[in-house]
Amino acid sequence: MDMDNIQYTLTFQDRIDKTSIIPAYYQLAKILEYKIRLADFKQGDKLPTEIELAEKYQISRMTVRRAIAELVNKKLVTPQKGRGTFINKPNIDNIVFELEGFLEDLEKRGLQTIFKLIEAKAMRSDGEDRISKKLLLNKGERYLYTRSILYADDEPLMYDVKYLHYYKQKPILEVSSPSLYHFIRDNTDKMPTKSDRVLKVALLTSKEALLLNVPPDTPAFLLEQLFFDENDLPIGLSKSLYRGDRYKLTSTGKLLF
Amino acid sequence: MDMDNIQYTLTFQDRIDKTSIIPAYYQLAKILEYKIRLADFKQGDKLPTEIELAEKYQISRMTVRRAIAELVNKKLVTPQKGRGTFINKPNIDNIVFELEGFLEDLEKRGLQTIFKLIEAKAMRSDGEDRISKKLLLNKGERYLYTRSILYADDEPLMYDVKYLHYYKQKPILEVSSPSLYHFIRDNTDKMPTKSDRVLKVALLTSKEALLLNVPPDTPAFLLEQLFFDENDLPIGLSKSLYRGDRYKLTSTGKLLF
DNA sequence: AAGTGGTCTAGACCACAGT
DNA sequence: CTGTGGTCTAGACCACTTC
Repeated sequence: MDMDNIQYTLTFQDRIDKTSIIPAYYQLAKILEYKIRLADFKQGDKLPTEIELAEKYQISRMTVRRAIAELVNKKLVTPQKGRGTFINKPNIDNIVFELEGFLEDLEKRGLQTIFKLIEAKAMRSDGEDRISKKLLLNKGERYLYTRSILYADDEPLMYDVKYLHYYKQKPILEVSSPSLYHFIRDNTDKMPTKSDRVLKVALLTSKEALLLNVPPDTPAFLLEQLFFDENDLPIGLSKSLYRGDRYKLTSTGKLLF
Repeated sequence: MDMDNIQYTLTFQDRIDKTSIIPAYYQLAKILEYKIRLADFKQGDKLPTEIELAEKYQISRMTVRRAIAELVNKKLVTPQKGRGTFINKPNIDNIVFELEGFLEDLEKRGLQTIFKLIEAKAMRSDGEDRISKKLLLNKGERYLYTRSILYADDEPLMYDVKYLHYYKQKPILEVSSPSLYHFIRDNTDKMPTKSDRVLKVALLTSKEALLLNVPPDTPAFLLEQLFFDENDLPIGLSKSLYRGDRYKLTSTGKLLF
């Protein structure tokens, strides 16, 4: 890519203003970002080398690296040791949703949230069922089965079923937080460090609808999680049904391309 | 937080091995990460200052900063100019879903995907309707209305309605890619740079179910997007219905807490 | 005034890729 | 061997917060 021949309508200063309050690394990051955009997203091209950029813009190589780090964070480029820094392919359709603040959000609105355990029992694996296979349980090994509901001011919002490895010889702890992390840590010997998650849509069964106090066949988010310990061994899994009329995932952000 | 008195079962080297192949900044990042974890997630505490860390671990301040940058990326800490670097509150329930590869995924499976425009017309705003308000259209201004369906090997997967600012005096371009970015760029004068997105669950109406070739009342993902230009002015909005029986969002990753 | 994080430099050595 | 990005240093100055 010839970085010196930009001839699009959108113009910008192709130099670093060292007197500006705006940091040099940020200025350079913006310059490079524009150049990448204006070149109409030619993927596979290489950025000029760090030393070239440092010389051209009269800044140190470390500052150039800081600028490139910004682009790496935005996934615009990928540096490769010994080869160069390559421009990535556009990824507009890659949308990131954050399933956060489910509780915070509710609490901000002044609602009291309670996570109520409605059933908890130790089970013995027969070694054949789907749960045993997913959790790698042998016949006769125990596991914990729990069902819980998340309430906000007495209104049920989420229904949750968990299956967990269970070795501790103590009673199941009362659950006040829906944080699976703490639940697992307190009720098993394991420390969860990784999880796979799948988010689907589902129709509530009549039983589930009853628990969530909505009409049958209401749509819901179904979040299936599989938790692993530090050795990538499964610790437990959970299925959570979030009422579709009360939950949504939001996301906002810049479009990279 | 007293960083020198760690007395948990989990142990680790509380020093930098300068002979290791593992970079010093990475070693320090891991040390700090463990200390944050083991201190049982005390939010609000401050990390030792950069200079203290540099002296304690016998590395330069820049290397300390690189380590802290790792933690910032993981949202474990937040530095504040002039005050210190603060430990964030745990956020286990913050799950990131990437709505990516919808198409790539299909194409990998060898399916041919076609994005077919089934209707497109220019409309005039009456200045009163919901669309006009969301797009800030005055009475009489034109906008583009399109309906499309995404097929994979003749099977409909997604149904999509768009409303876009429309100033160009040229025919609506054929759409081969569902990339809203390119669609907007080619059919309006605007360059989309930001979008708000909301993901909900919905029941398909009988009409929608017919278009998607599924039984009525099938659940679906409803993705609502609102696109903005560089001045944060709305450019267009879209509603996309993804068949719940064919789509899911997946996510995998480390648990921070 | 003292302490903190934010930026920047000029140089060094390394590991890796391509020749 | 040369060129690339990756790491690291020792020091500098700045802006902001706190006292």
